[in-house]
Amino acid sequence: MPEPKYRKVAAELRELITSGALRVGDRLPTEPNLQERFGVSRNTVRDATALLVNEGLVESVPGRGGGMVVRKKVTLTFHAHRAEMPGPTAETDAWRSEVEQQGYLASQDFKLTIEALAPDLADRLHVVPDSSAVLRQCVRYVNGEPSSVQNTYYPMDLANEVQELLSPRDIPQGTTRLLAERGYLQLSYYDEYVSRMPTPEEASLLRLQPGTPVLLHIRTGYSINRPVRVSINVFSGDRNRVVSTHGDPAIIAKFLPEEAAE
Amino acid sequence: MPEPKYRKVAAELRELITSGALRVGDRLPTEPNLQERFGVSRNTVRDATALLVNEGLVESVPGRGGGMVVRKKVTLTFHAHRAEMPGPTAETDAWRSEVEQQGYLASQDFKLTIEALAPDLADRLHVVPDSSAVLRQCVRYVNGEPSSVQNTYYPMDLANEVQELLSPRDIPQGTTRLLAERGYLQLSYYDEYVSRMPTPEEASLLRLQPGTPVLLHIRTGYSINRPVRVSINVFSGDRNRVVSTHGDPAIIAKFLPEEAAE
DNA sequence: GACTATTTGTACGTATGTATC
DNA sequence: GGATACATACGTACAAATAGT
Repeated sequence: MPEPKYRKVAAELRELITSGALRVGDRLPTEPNLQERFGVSRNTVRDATALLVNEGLVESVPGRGGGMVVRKKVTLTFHAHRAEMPGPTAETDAWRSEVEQQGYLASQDFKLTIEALAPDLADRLHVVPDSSAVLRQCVRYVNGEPSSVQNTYYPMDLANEVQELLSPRDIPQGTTRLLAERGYLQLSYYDEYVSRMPTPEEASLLRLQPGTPVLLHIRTGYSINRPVRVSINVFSGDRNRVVSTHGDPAIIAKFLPEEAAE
Repeated sequence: MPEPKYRKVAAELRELITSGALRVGDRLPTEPNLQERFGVSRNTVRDATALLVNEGLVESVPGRGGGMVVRKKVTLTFHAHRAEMPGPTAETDAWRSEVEQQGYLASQDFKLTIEALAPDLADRLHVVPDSSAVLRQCVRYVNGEPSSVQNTYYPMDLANEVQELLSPRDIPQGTTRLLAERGYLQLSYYDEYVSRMPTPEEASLLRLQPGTPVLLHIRTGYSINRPVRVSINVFSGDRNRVVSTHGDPAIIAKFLPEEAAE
């Protein structure tokens, strides 16, 4: 069997979506309908739609008015270069103003814990594994829907020096500015980007549909003489894009892409 | 049925992997084995392993010595800030030297075509949709395995001025340097990062296992007065990580994370 | 609120095919 | 070839979620 039936069915349905015959929000034909149209069993139809679900093209909505619905694409843009830079822009929270500027409603859940650092995080902060760190976690919601999680780790000795980092509330002027005031101006940073499938915890926290990867943005921030923090942003892949600019902002602004989907 | 059987089976198997009881390259118990251990049917076992496959945790290896094998994590690091900067570093091809520096074997397949620009690409290049562009495509292999694809688009008028861009071969000094020599020094760029599931074309080109997302790095390069090109890098998510630095490179180098997995 | 129809989800059984050792 | 492992494909039954009456 060179080309399995369920793949043929999936290919035809995929074509309907990519060609534009079915648009975002439209429903695929129902399972009994597809059984008849392709002359295959229900399980085979389900194997086909499962493929599309795992490709992130459709999601299932159970119940009578439901079905397999074509999913929408990326909407929110996160500007990595605007975040955390101690400039006049970073008034309260860089993320919040980003979101509101794009016309959405922003809200966050904040949580503070003390954690033992995993080896890879300890490596980034240049401390020994298992040493303590302050974890300031933000779960971020756009229009009430969870959109991303930010976990920022500060080495314990730094938190002892800058006690406000232990405050279990939002820091009004922002942590970057706070640290700058205390002599830890974040002059440089190291950004890493990774794409992977979510852990079950991430999937439930961000309410991710099957077939949705996450985009990780890991930023290690340095003052003049030490790593100051490492910040892990976990973005729901279907709703977020991260952008960053280099060079002369004026030139870029003049030709800034606006539509931008891909 | 609050917690379906297949999810329970998947959860136990996942725990074996994340806890370290099963390591990269190890095999899960076989299907008949799991049927007996959990007292479920074969189809239920398969529903469970399908979940893990789509989470990118395991892949199936057919045949007798095969089975469901625990997959490995990210290895190759792509330095976005080193690529395409007209400095002493960018001798021949930035990517090739990156890979070889990390101890792997690099090779690429190059292809040149003329394309009509899709709206989102035209937008980035600040030309009207459907206008022509030169597409220089590189399929990149690490140790013989496909790892990423780079599609770089140049506006047609630019290619007419810099005819070497139409050469269907690698450009020895690199396109960035070539353009710089002709008065199009790329001073600024706009980077976008997106995580999504691959299209079937990408999956077959990069030989992606099910459950593997891709990481898109879209770079729009600007000279002093115009967009010069847009470059779309499609990375296999399970094998690549993109990094970028800002600020003083010397400070970062002093504390550079090396292990770094996540 | 109760009931019904529709649609997807879970779970089982069975048979046969394909790939690899 | 034979044994082992996953892949495809069919059938069946009942459960759960949702929309409309």
